[in-house]
Amino acid sequence: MATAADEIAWIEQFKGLSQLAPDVKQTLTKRSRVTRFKQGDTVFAPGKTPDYLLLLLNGTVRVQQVSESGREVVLFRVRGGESCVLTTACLLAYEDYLAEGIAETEVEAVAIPRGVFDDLMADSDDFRRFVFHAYSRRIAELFHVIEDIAFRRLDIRVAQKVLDQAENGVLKATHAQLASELGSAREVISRQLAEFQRRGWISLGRGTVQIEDEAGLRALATS
Amino acid sequence: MATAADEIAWIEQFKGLSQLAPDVKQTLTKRSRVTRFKQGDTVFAPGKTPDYLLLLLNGTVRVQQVSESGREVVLFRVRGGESCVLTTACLLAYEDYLAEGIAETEVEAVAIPRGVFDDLMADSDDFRRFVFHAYSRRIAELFHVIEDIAFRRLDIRVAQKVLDQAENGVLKATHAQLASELGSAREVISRQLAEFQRRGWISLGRGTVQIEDEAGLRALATS
DNA sequence: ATGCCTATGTGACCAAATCACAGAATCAAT
DNA sequence: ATTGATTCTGTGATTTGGTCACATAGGCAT
Repeated sequence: MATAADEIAWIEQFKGLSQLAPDVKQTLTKRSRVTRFKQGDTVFAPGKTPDYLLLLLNGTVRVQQVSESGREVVLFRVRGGESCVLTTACLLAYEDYLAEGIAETEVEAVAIPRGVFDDLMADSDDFRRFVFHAYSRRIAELFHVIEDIAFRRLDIRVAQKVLDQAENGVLKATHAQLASELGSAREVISRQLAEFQRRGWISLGRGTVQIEDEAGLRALATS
Repeated sequence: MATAADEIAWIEQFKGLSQLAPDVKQTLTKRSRVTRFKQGDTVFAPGKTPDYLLLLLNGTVRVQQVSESGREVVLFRVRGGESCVLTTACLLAYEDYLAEGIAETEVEAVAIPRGVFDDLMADSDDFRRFVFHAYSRRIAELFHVIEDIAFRRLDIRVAQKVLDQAENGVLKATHAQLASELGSAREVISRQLAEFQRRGWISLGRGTVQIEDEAGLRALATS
């Protein structure tokens, strides 16, 4: 898949980087390297604090928090392409957090050493904006997660999730996965979905949710 | 309280800033100004997106989220002195968030225009580190809030809160305030506190919680 | 006193999480 | 194809937490 050309051209994918001065671009491409993760790989986790910063090129990394009791909440996802700084180093530099990053798909990323990152921040307005934008986005997403968990009814959130994640009216996910997306418990999700099925909005299979009445779901989701 | 000397010397309060080159320092002091907020003032809120950045000198700003139904969660506090960038501009630049900042005490802050902030980020390693540290701290705090709300039992959190916030064994706060600190509801907190009182751990008064058996509380808090 | 406002107490009810299982579906290996 | 192992789903019982609708009580101003 990856050719030598890819290794040079990745920088053009980022609006914030493509206008850099040629010499800066060159240090950047020379001193960083493209790494890959397989689906399911742990990109970062409590304990290991990497000293580089990742820019995602392709794929999705799910960032989640795990409780002692084993329950999970998905905090946000980082996707390749747009605003996609995986703020491992910076983010995790601070005390004992409890979040891990899992590659949800095949992932391609550029690993930028700490020092190069610093230089970039110093040299490029665009890069700074880029990074801050990413940070702000993360914080906004965390705000959203808190609002959801603290304030919103679960049935509504389940309905929204099903609508959001479904492709062509089908959602491929286990109840346990949905529970972790929503910071809830598996049994609770099972019961919610069973209720939706009773109402004729969906039909259930092992690992799949088939939407039968989108309007019904949507009416709940937006109430 | 504030003298002309204060206006010049504030910059020395910040480890990250005191080593700046003299000329940078000068632009900074010249192009920023010290503002004050009275206790209870709204420092920032949804809707108004200020185009300056605040560095807190003294006082405390409480950042909280409010739901449509009126329930609140305290997300974190920003305090003067140490890592204290009130990331209004950057943070709030992003889409529709729902957080507001309230001055909990008299607050003194330096308002830095967006452009000066950019220059500083470009010119000073220390300032960059300073800002990133603040960001990381916020994100870590938000992680912590999520963990608490999603995973921890409320009785434990109430006990911790009482222990944390009490001064000389007394906590001055209404049940409603505690509920908002913990993202819960007033009645629930009232009942928890009543239970603690039955167990002889605390005694209650209007607006106050008096700790009677710290060991008892602590045993619950750390379990 | 008389209100008025804020803080707290309480019962009934609902929503969600937890616990402890049972039963199905799927897959690998024999 | 049968056997096990594993993963996914269903379900009742119980507990915890949130919501609603009030009642009561303390402080404060007039």
